[in-house]
Amino acid sequence: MGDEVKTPLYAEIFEVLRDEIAAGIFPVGDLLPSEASLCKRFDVSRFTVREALRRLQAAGMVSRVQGAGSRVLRDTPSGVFVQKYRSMSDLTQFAEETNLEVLGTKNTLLDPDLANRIGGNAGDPWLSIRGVRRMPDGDPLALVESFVPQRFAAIAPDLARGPGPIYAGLAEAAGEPIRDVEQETQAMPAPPQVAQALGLVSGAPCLCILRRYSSQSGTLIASFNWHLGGDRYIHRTRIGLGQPPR
Amino acid sequence: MGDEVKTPLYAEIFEVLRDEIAAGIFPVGDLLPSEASLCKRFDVSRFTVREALRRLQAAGMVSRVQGAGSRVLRDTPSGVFVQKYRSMSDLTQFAEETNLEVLGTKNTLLDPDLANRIGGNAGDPWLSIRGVRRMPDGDPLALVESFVPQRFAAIAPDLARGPGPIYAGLAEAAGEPIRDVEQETQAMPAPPQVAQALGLVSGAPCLCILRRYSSQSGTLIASFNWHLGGDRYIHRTRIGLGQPPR
DNA sequence: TTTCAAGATTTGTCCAGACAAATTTTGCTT
DNA sequence: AAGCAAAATTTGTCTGGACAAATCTTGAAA
Repeated sequence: MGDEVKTPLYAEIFEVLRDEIAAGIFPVGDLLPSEASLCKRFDVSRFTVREALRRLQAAGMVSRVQGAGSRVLRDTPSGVFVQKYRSMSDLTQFAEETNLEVLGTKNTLLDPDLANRIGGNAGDPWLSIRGVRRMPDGDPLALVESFVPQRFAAIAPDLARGPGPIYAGLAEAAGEPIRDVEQETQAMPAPPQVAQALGLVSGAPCLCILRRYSSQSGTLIASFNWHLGGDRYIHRTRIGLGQPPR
Repeated sequence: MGDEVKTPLYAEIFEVLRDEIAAGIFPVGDLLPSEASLCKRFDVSRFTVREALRRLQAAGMVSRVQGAGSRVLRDTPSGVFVQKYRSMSDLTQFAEETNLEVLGTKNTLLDPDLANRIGGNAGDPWLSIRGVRRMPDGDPLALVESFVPQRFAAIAPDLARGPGPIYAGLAEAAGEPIRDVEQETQAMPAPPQVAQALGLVSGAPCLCILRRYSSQSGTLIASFNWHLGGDRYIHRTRIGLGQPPR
């Protein structure tokens, strides 16, 4: 019964060309066929072909020069980076552009291991929220875990909305401004749980981001744990000025 | 007369909307006018408006949702990205992991144009060092130009080693600590010189990084100009902590 | 052989229109 | 007031065509 996701034509063409480039049918350094001939081959309008080529270009696989043609720059999408989400404020945007599917919430006592990881006191009552962030098209992007003290449970719904809105909410709930945000980033093979949630193959690279919000008095207010997978990654935002590098 | 640079319509519209967003005419969080009304306002086809909106979206300023409209996410474009080397400390690592092939050194008087670009005084005697940074396997990665006052010529060999080691050397030569490091990043098609040095094809994206070191008293100590190409990028290092995102 | 101009090729810009798909609004019904 | 279905709105996909601008190719002239 139906329910199939309809793929745009340009997306199909993009995939065909991407795979053919990967297979070496169009070697790196060579020109792709012209737009006109691709139109004939796929029997579509130039708009559709250009849309596909534009995506190949966005993936860093193809360079397009007026008058010269489209040249193959590399045979795989230039994954890893971040094309879109780069800095902390981008993370806010990330939260706004994606949807959270809440998998569950849990009241727990902070176990020593986690307490150590997020810098809280073991045994304190904390609240845990787990969910999957999806692109508007349903593509899973990240597995997110939020940790806050249970006394902040009232703003739990806001927590689900991401780092932007919660920022003010956290400060308000804590009764003082947020003084510091720390972030640790680590690349690792996707843990089974993450791989399953994000549809990754076992062993696929995944990016783990741990983020801590502290109040003015140094109290830990919240901790977020992101696991990002697939070909969309995020980088660490760091301060580098004023201190000579070693 | 003549010699004018023709700007595409969508580029003009992009700039108008970008500036209006920056000016707060379309506040962050609000919807932009619909494509149809923008068509009327600028008296262009929907294609042209969509092309402009697409660029606003690519700049991270606007989110577009089918059926809902285009929403303003931020009032300034967000910068460039990253693949391997990301922060200032990564640049140090970059310098340590790569070899510099010195192409030449030159004593020059700071010409007005360059003086303006790097913030020095025109006519001062400066030293210029050009070279290619290569990966251990010989793969060319970046074309680097270093500029320092000739009174620092003694540490020129160190300059060739990259930003890490020179940091201390510069401070020592200047007789006072380095107070500030400024960095400007720009993505551009590789200039011929750069393309040739790095073995890039015409039209390949290249990243231009201009870095200025200033002493405590505000004197410019050194300026470095990097052109990075191929599939290895660097992004602008920014400070994002302490201020709650809006 | 070299140089240069004309032509051919290829991508960039732009239009007008059509329908599809998603969301929001409206208004009726309960 | 609340729920729900229809209508209106808005962006997404796609066609066909036209001309401009940049690059490459060809061939004649020097």
